[in-house]
Amino acid sequence: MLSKTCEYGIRATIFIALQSMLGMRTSLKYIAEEIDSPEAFTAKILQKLVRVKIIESSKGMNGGFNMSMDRIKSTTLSEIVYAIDGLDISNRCVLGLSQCSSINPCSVHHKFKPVREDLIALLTKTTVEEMAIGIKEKLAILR
Amino acid sequence: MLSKTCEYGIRATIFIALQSMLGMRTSLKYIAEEIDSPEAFTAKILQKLVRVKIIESSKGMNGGFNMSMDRIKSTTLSEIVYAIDGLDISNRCVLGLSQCSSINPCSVHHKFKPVREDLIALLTKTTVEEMAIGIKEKLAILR
DNA sequence: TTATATTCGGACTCATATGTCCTATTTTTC
DNA sequence: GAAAAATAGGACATATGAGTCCGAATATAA
Repeated sequence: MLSKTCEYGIRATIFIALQSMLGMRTSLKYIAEEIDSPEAFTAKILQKLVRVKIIESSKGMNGGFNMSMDRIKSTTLSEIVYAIDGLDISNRCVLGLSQCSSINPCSVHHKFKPVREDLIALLTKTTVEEMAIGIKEKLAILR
Repeated sequence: MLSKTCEYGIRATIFIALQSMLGMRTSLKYIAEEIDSPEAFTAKILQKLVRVKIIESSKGMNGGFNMSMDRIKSTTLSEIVYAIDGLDISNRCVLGLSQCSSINPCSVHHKFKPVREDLIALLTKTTVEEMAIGIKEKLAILR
């Protein structure tokens, strides 16, 4: 469904949001520990999320990653997924046909359409804030 | 969503079913041409589908692949997907957490559950026959 | 200003998915 | 029985995803 890179990216973002909600900046090392991900690899993913401005970073002592309350509220799961995995999850034909479309459908196109629409709705409507709150209230896990 | 291997496998199965419905056995070469897939790679995939008895093969002149009417009617998309890609599509946590479950959910587990259930329902309810008929009646494409 | 703690970014390694090639085996036809 | 046409299967090759390493840049604190 999602690449591992994307899974790590989402988990890291949720954790950064959580810490930011407590007014804290978080170091890569701590993030990797808390979400149980390889540190150096996570660094690469966070770089990408910084470039698309989903999260912010600062170098040097007491540096680390953080997220503005604005971003926490406005950023959706879809933005993270698209930034890391691209648009395939929304666009790619289930059978891999490049020409597949509503007027030129593959054998499962119409059946699959509502499922895909629900998936896209889920991605575009779920905010980072929502996901972070689940963790904060200990209703959900992050590792 | 699905691996390319799986996409080729499904398309090949649909085409073999179509030909079988016309009483014909189909060669690898023809299959690969018709579904626009790499021939040698498709051979590997078909081997796997033969082993799990979704399709049948026969060697020698006039050999090739075919599918019994029984199989065409009873085989579902899920069987092909599970045979090639395994159970990840039904089981893997969206955020990649090995411990994620209903009682120990990740941040999107509950939201994602109905979408996943719809997806699984689609896979387990769509038969090869259905998919083949779409092609036969020229309501759907295969390449 | 120097030591230290941090991110940045390029080059590299490793694993897995994707794809190819060649020979063996089987079956049919002549 | 020999030739031809097909699948089977192992070994190999290539591309992509996943992950590591290390030096450079930057910021803070003593």
